[in-house]
Amino acid sequence: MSVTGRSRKQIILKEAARLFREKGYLASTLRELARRAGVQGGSIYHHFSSKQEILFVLMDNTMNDMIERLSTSIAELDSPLARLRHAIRLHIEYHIIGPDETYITEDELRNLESENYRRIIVQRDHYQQIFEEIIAEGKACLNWQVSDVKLLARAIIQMCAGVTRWYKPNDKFSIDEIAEQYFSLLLNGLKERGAEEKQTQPL
Amino acid sequence: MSVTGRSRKQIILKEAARLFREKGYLASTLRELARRAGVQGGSIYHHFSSKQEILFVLMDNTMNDMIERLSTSIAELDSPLARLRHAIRLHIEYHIIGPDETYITEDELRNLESENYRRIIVQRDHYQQIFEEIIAEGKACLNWQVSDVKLLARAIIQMCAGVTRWYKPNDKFSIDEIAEQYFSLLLNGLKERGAEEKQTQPL
Amino acid sequence: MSVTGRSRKQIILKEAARLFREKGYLASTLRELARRAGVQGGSIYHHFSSKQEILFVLMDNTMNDMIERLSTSIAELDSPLARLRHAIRLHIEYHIIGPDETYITEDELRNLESENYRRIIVQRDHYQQIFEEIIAEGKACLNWQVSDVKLLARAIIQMCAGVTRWYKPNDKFSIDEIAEQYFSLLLNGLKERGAEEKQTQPL
Amino acid sequence: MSVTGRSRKQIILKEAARLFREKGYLASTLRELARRAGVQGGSIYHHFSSKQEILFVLMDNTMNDMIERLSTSIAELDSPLARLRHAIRLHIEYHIIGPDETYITEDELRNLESENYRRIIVQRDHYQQIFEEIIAEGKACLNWQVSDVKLLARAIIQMCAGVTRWYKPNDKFSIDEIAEQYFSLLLNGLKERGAEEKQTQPL
DNA sequence: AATGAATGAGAATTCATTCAT
DNA sequence: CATGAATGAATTCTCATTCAT
Repeated sequence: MSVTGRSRKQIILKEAARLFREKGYLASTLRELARRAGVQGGSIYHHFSSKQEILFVLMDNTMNDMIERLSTSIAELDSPLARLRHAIRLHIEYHIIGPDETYITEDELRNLESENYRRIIVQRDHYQQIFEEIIAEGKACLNWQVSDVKLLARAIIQMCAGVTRWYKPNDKFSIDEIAEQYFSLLLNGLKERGAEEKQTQPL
Repeated sequence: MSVTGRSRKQIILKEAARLFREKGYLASTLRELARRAGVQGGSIYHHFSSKQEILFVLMDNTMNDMIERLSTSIAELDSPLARLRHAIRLHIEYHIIGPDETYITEDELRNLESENYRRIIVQRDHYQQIFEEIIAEGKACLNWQVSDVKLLARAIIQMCAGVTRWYKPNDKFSIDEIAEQYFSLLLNGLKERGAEEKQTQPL
Repeated sequence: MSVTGRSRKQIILKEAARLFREKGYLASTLRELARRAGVQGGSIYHHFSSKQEILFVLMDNTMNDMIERLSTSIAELDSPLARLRHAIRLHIEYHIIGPDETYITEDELRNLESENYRRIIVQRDHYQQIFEEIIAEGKACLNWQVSDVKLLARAIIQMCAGVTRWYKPNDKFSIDEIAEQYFSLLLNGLKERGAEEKQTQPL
Repeated sequence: MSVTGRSRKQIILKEAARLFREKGYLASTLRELARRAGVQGGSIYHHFSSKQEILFVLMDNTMNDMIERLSTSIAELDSPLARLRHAIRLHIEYHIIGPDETYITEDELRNLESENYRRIIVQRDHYQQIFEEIIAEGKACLNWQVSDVKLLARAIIQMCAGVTRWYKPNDKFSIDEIAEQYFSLLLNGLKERGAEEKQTQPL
């Protein structure tokens, strides 16, 4: 593999991520991708066997990367609290400044063909497990009020990933601030400490 | 417009909602829609001027409906707490068992042409405002710990809407249970009442 | 099915037969076919689901037709001799003036996809069987010198079908003459009646 | 040209013959050919200027070889009968176990570009002439019943070449047996010696 | 209102061929 | 000689849309 070869493939992937994020996988054409990557349409097929493969490689790389970074970075932290805070921050960061790939991974699952779909789902579950473990630990060690670990992990992941849907660069808040507010909300809830509980009668 | 005419149009809309939800707007073809609606391809154009129009009508109806229902139902409740709980429940319900149209509204924004996009965004903002108002009230009257109202409204909406991404019919939890857990998490947070705070040092 | 609809489909089939014969299936493009049939490229897909289907329909029709005609016409003849003569004449005629479809059926078997291939082979075998029956009868009733019925049927069929490979309209011989010479060769062989046999020593 | 060069070229030709026979010229890709020959796609162009040239060289070699072998081997035989028998045997053998090249020569004529086509046709005619000469001799010396020499030569050639269309290795008959049956059919015909002729009235 | 044949622009993909290394 | 990335034209096929009936 020549240097040009490798980087050309990387360029195509990078441009595909940008294009897919901008227009969505289905609305993106290989011609447009080729144009952006500075090659002819046919050339893409030197590096990938199909449009679908590009999508899959993009997602696969991203999931691997996310899992790798998350596992590595929380391994050093010694309390569930610190781990959760860090996981939330990383997750949000990944979805805001992170590569377009994260956005795609979130949104284009439906466009994966069955075998590819299965493989990505496996990784997504793996990623989610890391959150589940943190939560289970917090429940056990710090007496967190958790009625269902899986459900909570999902709620947190979706809430944070939702940032992609409204965050714009130059937003009023920095990533750190957003992360801290989300974390604080999750940890402490809305209700002021010491407030009376009388209003929570059943619906 | 004859009775048959009206109901045929409704059938097409209903089937479009199901089809778009199942395959996505771009992956859906008008031929398939026609087939499901029991007409020939060309006939759809007697009711709608384009595929795009179908999408827009679907979203527009849905947003109006969601706003209408939400406003109406919380108007009767007298505390921010009850209102938030109800709003969360309604939002989740809408996204799980609610009409396919809701799902579409969440996912197909990107496929709206510019003018249509603008109009739907206006409604989405309106819907979000209802949440913001509840939160602002809670902050004022019940001393909820909220550093930014808009950010919180978004977080809640995304977290709840995220349910669509994993919920499957026959899930271990009922919608009521999910709603209650989400609500409780938001209200009380993870941390046990009375637990010491020493671990929440800044990042 | 409107009159135009039916005839348009027939036109496409007819033009496909001419085109495929002229250039071969693989070398023929749907664009060219559309041009000849006087429609736009996409219109062909109203009538056929794929290029492959056109090929199959062509072959299927032809085989059905050949079998039908052959069975019907020899049914009236009362001796194996008359039947063989007629079968040979029909087979040759079919391959010379007969529709281009016969040529295609002969030459494009390899380009059928597996399921289609299987179905055409069944018909081809059926056609061949008619020859085998005639030969078997001749062997039984007229004491024809046949060491293997199947092998002979194939030899005759191939020899006659081979005409397509060299016959040009306005050839020195008419179809009747060619047919009669082939028939006579098969019946009587090269060797003069009464000639001595001494030269047929083993190879 | 180095030794490796020469043999590499031979390998490509050999593999091309196999590939073309298997899939047909048009359905074969140079990439596949390269793969089978153990080189990269581009390398083929060091040995041949185009795909078309490969086809032509293959056919040209084959025709030369067939003509050469046929002429040489029948030159030693002293009667038309022995020559015809031998020519038939060789022709059949060539088409069954003979090199894949023979098969191609039969089927890919249509895919030759005009100049190449003309050159191969010249050779094919030459090959056919050898048969014609044998037949003419048989007619003259042995009083064979031949109404048209050219027509008969074609009939024989096509009948024998037709074997390729049905023969499978491990067939019930050996090549020798098939050749002998064909020869016998041609020489003696179907009709039993001494049988009455009354049934051969004109069509 | 409904049909369904026809359109025509455009999509993904293939492949013989070129050429710098 | 060999490589393999790149080309670019061509191919099959799709689909929203139109329109005469």
